[in-house]
Amino acid sequence: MASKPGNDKELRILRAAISVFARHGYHGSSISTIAEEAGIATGTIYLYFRKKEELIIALFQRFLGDYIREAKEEVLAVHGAPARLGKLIERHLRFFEADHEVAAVFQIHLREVNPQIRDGILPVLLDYFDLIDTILIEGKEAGEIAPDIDVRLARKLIFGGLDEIVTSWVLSRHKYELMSMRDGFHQMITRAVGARWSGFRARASGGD
Amino acid sequence: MASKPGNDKELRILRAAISVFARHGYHGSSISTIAEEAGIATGTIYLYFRKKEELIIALFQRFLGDYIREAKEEVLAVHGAPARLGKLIERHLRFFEADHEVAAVFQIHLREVNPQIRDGILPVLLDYFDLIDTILIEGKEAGEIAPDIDVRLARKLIFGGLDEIVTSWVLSRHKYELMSMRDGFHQMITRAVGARWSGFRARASGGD
Amino acid sequence: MASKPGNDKELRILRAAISVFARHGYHGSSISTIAEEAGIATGTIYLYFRKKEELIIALFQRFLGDYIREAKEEVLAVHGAPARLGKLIERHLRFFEADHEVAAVFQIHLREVNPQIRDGILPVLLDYFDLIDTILIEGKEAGEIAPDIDVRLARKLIFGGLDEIVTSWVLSRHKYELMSMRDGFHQMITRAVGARWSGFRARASGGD
Amino acid sequence: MASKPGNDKELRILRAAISVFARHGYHGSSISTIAEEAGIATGTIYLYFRKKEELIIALFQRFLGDYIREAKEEVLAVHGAPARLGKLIERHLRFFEADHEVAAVFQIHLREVNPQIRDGILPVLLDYFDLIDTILIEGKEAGEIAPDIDVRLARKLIFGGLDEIVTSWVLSRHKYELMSMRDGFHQMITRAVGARWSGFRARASGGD
DNA sequence: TATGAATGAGCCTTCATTCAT
DNA sequence: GATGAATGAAGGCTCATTCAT
Repeated sequence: MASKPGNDKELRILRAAISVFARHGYHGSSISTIAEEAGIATGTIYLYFRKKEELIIALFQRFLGDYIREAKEEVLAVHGAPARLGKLIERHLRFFEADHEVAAVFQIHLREVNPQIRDGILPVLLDYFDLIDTILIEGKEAGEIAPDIDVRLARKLIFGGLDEIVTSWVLSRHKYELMSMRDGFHQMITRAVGARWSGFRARASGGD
Repeated sequence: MASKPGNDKELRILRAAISVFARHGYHGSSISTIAEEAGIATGTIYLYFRKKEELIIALFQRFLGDYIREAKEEVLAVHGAPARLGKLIERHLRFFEADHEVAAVFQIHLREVNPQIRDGILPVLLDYFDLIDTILIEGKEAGEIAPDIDVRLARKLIFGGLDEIVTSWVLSRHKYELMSMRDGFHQMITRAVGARWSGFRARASGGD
Repeated sequence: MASKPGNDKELRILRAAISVFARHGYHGSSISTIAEEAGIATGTIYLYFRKKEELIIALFQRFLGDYIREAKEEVLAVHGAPARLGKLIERHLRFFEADHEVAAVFQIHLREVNPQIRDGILPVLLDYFDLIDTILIEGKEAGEIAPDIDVRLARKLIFGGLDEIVTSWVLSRHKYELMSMRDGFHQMITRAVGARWSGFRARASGGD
Repeated sequence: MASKPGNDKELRILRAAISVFARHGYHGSSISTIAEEAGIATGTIYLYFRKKEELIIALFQRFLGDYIREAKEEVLAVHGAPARLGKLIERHLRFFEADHEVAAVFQIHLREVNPQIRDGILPVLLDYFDLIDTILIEGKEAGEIAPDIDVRLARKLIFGGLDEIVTSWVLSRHKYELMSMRDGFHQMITRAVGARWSGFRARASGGD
């Protein structure tokens, strides 16, 4: 119930890894450097992670996993596909804008990755994809999204677009506020999927 | 007389690099392996590329550069933003579908790179971004694209969406035809940017 | 408790380096060979020396540095320039005669070095030059050395002569006893610098 | 009778080698770089020298050999050991002062050398040692040099002293005129070997 | 748990040398 | 003789991983 010292050290290692990866990239960072950054001995890392690859997987599960769980809860609490999409976009951009190191690591440095790592990462991402898919599917059912929309394709547009926006922002060295992209992007996405506010549409059409 | 032996060998090396990178990734591939794949001695590679990094940069410039030049010509030959976007999407998907190894390398394996490599790659990508921007800008001037569209943001949506589609397809191990995404994606993009066929708009504006 | 294992291993590496350099020269010796000679793994050398170049510099500082400190103390404990020169010559020859491998390395194998190495070595040598200069300067002040002697030039004669003697001896494969050169060389040097025993001079000046 | 083109090219290669060695050292210079400097193809060097090592040997034989032959003739044309020593010293210093690149190469860059090279170089040096020995032996016979002088030891003092003077001058980046060392050095050497001008002594002593 | 010295496989890169033209 | 592309062995150095303490 109190803080587990093991978990604490594990987190310290992960934070150190984020910081070192952000500066030198995954392949340019050594376990020793991460240990030094975490203020522990090199060997200690291996008490928490069996291989360097497991560090990345844990990074994804811990940082992205937490974000995705929160995002899912918050997004699904809202009603209506357009609002949900807006909330998703806002959370996505806010997550990365909140921590430049995390943004650099996930957008730039952990992209080339061997199959083993990918297998560890994929479930986390699939959760996120599921969330987007859910928004779209329920939106279609509610008539808020055009019926001819291919959900998986639309999800790729949404995720790919967000991903590209964040990546550009990182590469620009955060020259502008990431959040300033929110409304424009939301508008494009809602148009793309033919989204209509169901309440509004109901009132506007005067019937249904 | 016609064949330049130097160019021939350079191309052989690049093809071998693509093939080896596709299987083992950039950091997992050694120069010796690439040389072996190309059927030459290790040192020979250094007669054509001064560092391993230059190999990737050359890969981008050669393969993507050629594609982008062709795409630009072909896309701009078409008239009207919606048609141009359609052509762009078609060419993009066709390019990657044509060569699974090239797709794997560009979508998966060359994503984490050090700043030096990125500096060599960026100009090629910027050319592509320019092409998309041109379509959008000229489309706005022609009234084919909604005037409130932020060109750079829309470009990120288009590029990011395409990129994600290709990446998913590669990770799915080409389970479906990439080209089958074309029409659905084109439709979403045209909606997203509020694209109208100028001919249609002419009629519409005449009647409304 | 008393033995520092780190220092011990560092010394083992240096001894191994001396031995390997003596046989194959600096450029002809690989780090792996030195490690093998020291009975350790290749990478271990890099825990003690960051580059191959640092190995040589450490060699100089450790072996010559120690010798020079001892020589300085012992030489300056003696009084009178002629006796001091005698002591210097004796120590110099004794030092190299004591260890044929050290002699070979310093006289033959570490002569062509790049500027970086030279910068690391120079301070050690300058200490030695200082010692000789001190003998000469104090000798001049005491009237034991001819006043028209250029100290730096005389030092070059002394050091150059000693150096050549040792080099010849090494190249002759130690065919004769190095120490047998001592008296003849001492005599020539004292003549060269017009050295007079101050006691003698006292008598001489009293009578002449 | 006319210039042999083969010899001409051989000399061009040797000059190029001197120049490149002076800048990058022996081990830092590649055959290709020397070829480039000489304005010929890499392979061409191998038509004149079978191995890189032979280049050095030829360098010694050509440059030092020529100098030594001239020095021998000129020195022995003079009479009296003191004058001969003076001439030797003058020629030695003048030779190196005349060409900074040659000086750098012979004093600094060709010092660490494997046994094969040394075997090729030694004969050239032995010729020089012979010249010095001849001066001393004939000087002893003429009563111009102290009879207790060990000729080989004195030769080492002379050669070693000169060598050190030139090396210091090269390392100082030619901050002073090498020739300015001549008289001081000559004086010390004549004192060291107890040299007396036989003519002067004859006159001074009033007899023969 | 924690340490950090030690390991040794592996990789990029250089370059003397060869040889087909 | 001349060329210069090609060779491939060799070496410095890094770093993930282990293990005795």
